[in-house]
Amino acid sequence: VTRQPDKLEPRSAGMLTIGQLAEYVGVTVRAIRHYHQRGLLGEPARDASGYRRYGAPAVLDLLRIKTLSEAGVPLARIDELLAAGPEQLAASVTEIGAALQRQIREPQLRRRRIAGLVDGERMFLPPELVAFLDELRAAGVNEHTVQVERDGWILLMARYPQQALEWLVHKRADLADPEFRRLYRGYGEAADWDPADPRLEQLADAMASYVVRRYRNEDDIPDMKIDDPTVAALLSSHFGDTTSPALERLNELTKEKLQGHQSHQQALDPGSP
Amino acid sequence: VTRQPDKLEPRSAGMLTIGQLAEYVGVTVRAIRHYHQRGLLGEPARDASGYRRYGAPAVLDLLRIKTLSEAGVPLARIDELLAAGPEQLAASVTEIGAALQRQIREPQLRRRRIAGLVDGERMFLPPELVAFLDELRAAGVNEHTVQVERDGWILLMARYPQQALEWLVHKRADLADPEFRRLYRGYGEAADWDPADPRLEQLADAMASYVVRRYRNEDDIPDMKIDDPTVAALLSSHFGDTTSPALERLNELTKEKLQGHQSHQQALDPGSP
DNA sequence: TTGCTCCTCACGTCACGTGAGGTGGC
DNA sequence: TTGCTCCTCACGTCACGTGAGGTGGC
Repeated sequence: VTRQPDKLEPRSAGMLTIGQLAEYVGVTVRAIRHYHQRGLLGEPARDASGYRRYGAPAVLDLLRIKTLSEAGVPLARIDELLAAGPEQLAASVTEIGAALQRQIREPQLRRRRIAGLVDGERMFLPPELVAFLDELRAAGVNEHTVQVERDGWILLMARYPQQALEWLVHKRADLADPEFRRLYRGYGEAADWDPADPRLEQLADAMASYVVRRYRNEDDIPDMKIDDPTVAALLSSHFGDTTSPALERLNELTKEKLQGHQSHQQALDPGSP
Repeated sequence: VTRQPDKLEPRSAGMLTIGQLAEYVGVTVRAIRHYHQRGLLGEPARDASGYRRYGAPAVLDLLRIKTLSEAGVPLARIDELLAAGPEQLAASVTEIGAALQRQIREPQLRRRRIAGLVDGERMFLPPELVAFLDELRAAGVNEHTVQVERDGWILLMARYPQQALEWLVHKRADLADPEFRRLYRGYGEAADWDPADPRLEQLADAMASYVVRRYRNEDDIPDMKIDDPTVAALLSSHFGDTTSPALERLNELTKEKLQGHQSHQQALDPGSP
């Protein structure tokens, strides 16, 4: 091949400029300069104008860096890997591959969560709680009460995830009983009554007899490992906001009816809306 | 429910601390503070000690932020989305979902590329070039010459991706001819000969007659849209490094033999190793 | 009392992005 | 000559991480 006369400098002829290298490999010019600065990619020779001129090996080096970087490998580690030689690199490839494998399924999970953003409740709350809230609605409980329950359970679950779930099982079992559903709705309506309303007496009677029947068997009493004052305070402060004089009176009456049933009283607390 | 005496402040009882919120939702405490600073998450009320106290709505808000953030949505856009209300959010969910869909296949591609890091050549170079290099090796071309060819083609492809591919098709067609393969190997060996070696004359004869035969048909002449001086300079500078006095003499001889076949001479240039 | 959590600055980090001001190539 | 590419600082950005120095909760 005969040398042809042209304007290119002999040593830099055919060599790529930083822009050509960047476009071919698919990275930005600034990224390449950054890799030089970090020592990831060796500085190439300059041409007469002070421009960097790259040969074919730089293309392959940069492709390696790009591939590892896109795989989520930090630049500092890429530096080590490339310096350590192929045997070290081969070992890490397995590890990096496994990390990528894990990444494959994550976007799928996120997609479902994103889709559920609009009615966030169903997607973000534990399924047991979602089911419980649906059961409350099905039982005719008004939406405001459902929201109050929801928020109470969220707080409870945040602080005592394990215990709250066990507790929830009992609540759902209660709710399966038509008698309890009637009582629950009754409490909801009673909130607006006069504290002197005679119907409160009836409700308290009904609740007391329900509790006695329900917790006849000791095994049915939920095992609370949480210190009671904390839970009581949590619940009272939360539901306290919506407590009406009628409901306070109702709880007093129910408590009286349950005198002599110490264990039952404990079981009642979380149950009363 | 009766208020029980306890140490918790009435207004903050049951409310979550920033640490509890962070652990339950699965983000760092610092991330939550960052979201407050960015205005993404409203600052909650403080308790008597100046600690932030969070209610259930904050749990759901933070879960929404976390979900969107993990999906790759920038915090600035999350802010807009949450402020815009559910109808705007629903519209964006489709778009974000599509972006995630695209992300699902990427790690799989990257996994294959990572696996190929060790013998980078096969994974990073265009398959046509990899095939060509394999054909060279199969033809008995020595590894050094293969590397020189490889680097030359990489540079060529980086600068003229389309043209280089067309050109490569012709080179591979040449290499399919046993005659050309012999010639190619001959050039490889001739590099070490004395420029006065009489065998050069024979080789030049053989190459000239091959070129005349090969490019008898005008359609077979590759259509070079690249300005010749540039390409010639590119190739000469690249292969010039390895050019021996014998090869220079060989090229001169071949050129002489081809006098009067102007078009053939052009076809020869890229063909000579 | 000790260790853990919380608080507020405020600087650091990672992988570049983005001008700022200037020169060379076609 | 004009527009495009290249050069070197050097500060900006994004989403937090990480002490620094101090106080409150169990």
